[in-house]
Amino acid sequence: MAKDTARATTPARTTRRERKGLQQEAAVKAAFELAQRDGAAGLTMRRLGEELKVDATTLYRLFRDKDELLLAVYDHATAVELEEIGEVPEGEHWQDTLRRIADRIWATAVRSPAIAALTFARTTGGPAERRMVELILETFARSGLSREATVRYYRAFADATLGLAGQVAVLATLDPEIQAKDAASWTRIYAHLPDGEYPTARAHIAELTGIDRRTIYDLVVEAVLAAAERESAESA
Amino acid sequence: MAKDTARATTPARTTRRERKGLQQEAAVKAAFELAQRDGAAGLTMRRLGEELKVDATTLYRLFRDKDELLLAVYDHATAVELEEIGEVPEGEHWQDTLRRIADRIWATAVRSPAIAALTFARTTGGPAERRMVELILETFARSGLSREATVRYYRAFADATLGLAGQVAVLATLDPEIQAKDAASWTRIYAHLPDGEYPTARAHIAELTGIDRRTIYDLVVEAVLAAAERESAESA
DNA sequence: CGGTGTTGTCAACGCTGTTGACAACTTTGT
DNA sequence: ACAAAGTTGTCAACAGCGTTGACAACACCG
Repeated sequence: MAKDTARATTPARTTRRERKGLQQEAAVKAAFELAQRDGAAGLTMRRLGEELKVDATTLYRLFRDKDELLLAVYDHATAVELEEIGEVPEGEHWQDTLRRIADRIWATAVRSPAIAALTFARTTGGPAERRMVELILETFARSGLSREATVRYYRAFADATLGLAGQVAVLATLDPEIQAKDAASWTRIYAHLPDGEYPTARAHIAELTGIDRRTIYDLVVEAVLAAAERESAESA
Repeated sequence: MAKDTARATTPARTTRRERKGLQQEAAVKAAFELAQRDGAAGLTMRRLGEELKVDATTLYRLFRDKDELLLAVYDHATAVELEEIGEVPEGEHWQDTLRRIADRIWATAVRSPAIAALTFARTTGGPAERRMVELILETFARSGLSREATVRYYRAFADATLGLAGQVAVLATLDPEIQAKDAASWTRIYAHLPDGEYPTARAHIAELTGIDRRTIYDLVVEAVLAAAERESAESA
């Protein structure tokens, strides 16, 4: 560690650090795939070690603890997300850019629920996260909002999307049995209740069972975008 | 179990079931306080048993598994929440009712982060949850929205508030050290970066560090309420 | 009073993240 | 080129977790 800042960075040393870097990347990728295949509960240090044909404790040479590994995995997922979003086309309306971003955030949560569930409330501090923040901020800034309002809506957008996507991700990591129970809760609970106790709920059973989470997600995103647009128009 | 539906419910039997019911309540209350005191990680079956001066495995006579216990605890927290919300005053505007509800949901997440974090994406199926659903649905129905739209906005409101409150709850359950790191991430990361790489983020550092989560929460809630109001006005 | 079902205890299983000692090997300094 | 220093990996082990099954003590029913 101390030698990192030493004056002579020999080529040999560089080689070593590159080797270590590569191993870190390999571990992150393996962890990503393991979590995707076996779920959040399946991602344990011992199983990851097995996957890499390495003793589990060796991983502690690459990451301080499991948390650090998870954050690295999440940043990797964000990098994939960014690649899918791609370049912002010339002249694209800022709201459409944000809609595309929201769509990819949702897709990541659905595709990799294990990782999303474990880190949706966290800050990875990794490079991919930084680029994502830059992209969203930049997009809101295009709307003509003040600096203060830009930040306010950036956070509202980011927290709302991550929070809602996190919910569906957490749910997806639970036992399939529990998921089924959760999905059927409306009919299970309200359909067989005395009429007088929960009249409003009973009156809306059909609608309650018919709605899906993605619709809700889009509605909240649109609500935030509409609020941003209105505030932008007011200040103009 | 089979005797529940038997014809003769003897008084003795009732006494026994009441005793068991009382113990369940006591366990839930103790778990609630334990989680509040020692955090989510501190709520283990063994420690809860210790608290109740009972062997840990005895708890499995009252709850199928830890998950069932947690859901009961969460429903208890919701019951407290409902009590704080109290009666809806005659003539209160539906938006103000929802603002009060959102405020109490936030307060619960801040006050009992451990429980909120563990179950924010779940359905407890308990009585308190049912009453909460009824209350929110009823309130949105007052706005004049269609049945379909009422349900749509009910879910948007519930999912958004629980999702955002869940984030802050999850964060609060982590090590204080990590929390501090997370809170300081803006200054830590962006302040010491080459100017060209993340220009928008750098330009907004002051605003990024100044904002707080409650402001974001209120902004999203207001955005959803405004959307509901607009849709209600359109259909009228 | 004997049979039956409930309540609580105990030991144990398999799993987790994590630590520290120790060996094998690479790179560095002289 | 050779010893010193540092890195990488293995192994055994620890403390803790949720959970199960066998068994004793007790309360209640007929």
